Amino acid sequence: MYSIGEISDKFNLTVSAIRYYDKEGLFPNVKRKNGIRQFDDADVESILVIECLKKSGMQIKEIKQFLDWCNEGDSTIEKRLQMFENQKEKIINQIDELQDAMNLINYKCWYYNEASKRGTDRDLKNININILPEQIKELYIKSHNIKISSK
Amino acid sequence: MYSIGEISDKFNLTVSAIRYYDKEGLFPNVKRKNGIRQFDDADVESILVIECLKKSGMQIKEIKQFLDWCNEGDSTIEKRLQMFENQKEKIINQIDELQDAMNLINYKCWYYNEASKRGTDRDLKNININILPEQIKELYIKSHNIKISSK
DNA sequence: GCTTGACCTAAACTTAGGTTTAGGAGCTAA
DNA sequence: TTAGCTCCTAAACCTAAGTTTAGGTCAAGC
Repeated sequence: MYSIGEISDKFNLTVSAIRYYDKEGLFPNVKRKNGIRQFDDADVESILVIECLKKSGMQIKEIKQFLDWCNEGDSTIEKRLQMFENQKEKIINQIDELQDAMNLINYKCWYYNEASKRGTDRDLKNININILPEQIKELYIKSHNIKISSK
Repeated sequence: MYSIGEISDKFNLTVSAIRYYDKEGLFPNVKRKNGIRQFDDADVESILVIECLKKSGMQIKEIKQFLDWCNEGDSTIEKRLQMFENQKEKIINQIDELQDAMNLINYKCWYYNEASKRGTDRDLKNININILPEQIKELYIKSHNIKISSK
């Protein structure tokens, strides 16, 4: 059994945030003794899942839906499966977006490194991309072309 | 020259969102004709950068800071370089977090697929992880152990 | 016996990133 | 000439995910 303070330390969440999650229905089965919350291993497992789903961009409400389905029993297994399949898709898309962002950032890192060496970016601003090193040229094209030309 | 509506279509942003960005100072140099905004290629390049930095989780205020530095000229090159280096780190961390989330999600997908086949997750709830297929066992350990034991 | 610290609730407040609304201008096609 | 677009501003409104505040209980240690 863990107090709210212990859970707070263990998961690096504020006590208020945990109370807020409880208020939003994320611990429908948490026990109490004299009004004081007592988290058990099942609750810890819940928090693990909650944290993971949060990291993957899921909202509190959707997470609550999942936990409600868990409490409803076997009749909701398909829904839960579907939810995780969808979330998997979303994570893949998010990683793709971050990769795209990374291409532009990497180009900018090269650009400002170059500018830093020269003390100015005067001659870099309108540089002909064909004279860039092949690797940098590729980053430039990936981060500039794809999005504009796909319209 | 592009109207706000054209930019909206091109980047799949609402007209109000673009006006909001302008209000927040993200287009310090946008031209106007009879009060109507006229975006040029430099503005389009800005929006490309804005979209990318937003996707990577940067706030509007920070993006504005960057654009302000651009307008200040060569004296801020080091700051801009540093900003992109930092943002690169942040993207790497975000991808790592998503990978962690993916491990748990993949485990859950296996779990609910199995439950779906059986029609219940009764016997899965307290399964001994050692009898899981090696691949699934690994996912389980990655998504459960690392975070708890690292405390 | 009193203070300190961990716990509790309810309700107000905060912040970011927009959206919505209200009111108005200017072009154009029927 | 009037309806329908696209544009404009200012200001109010919205939502999620907490945080903060105010007021209170209870046990432990000095």
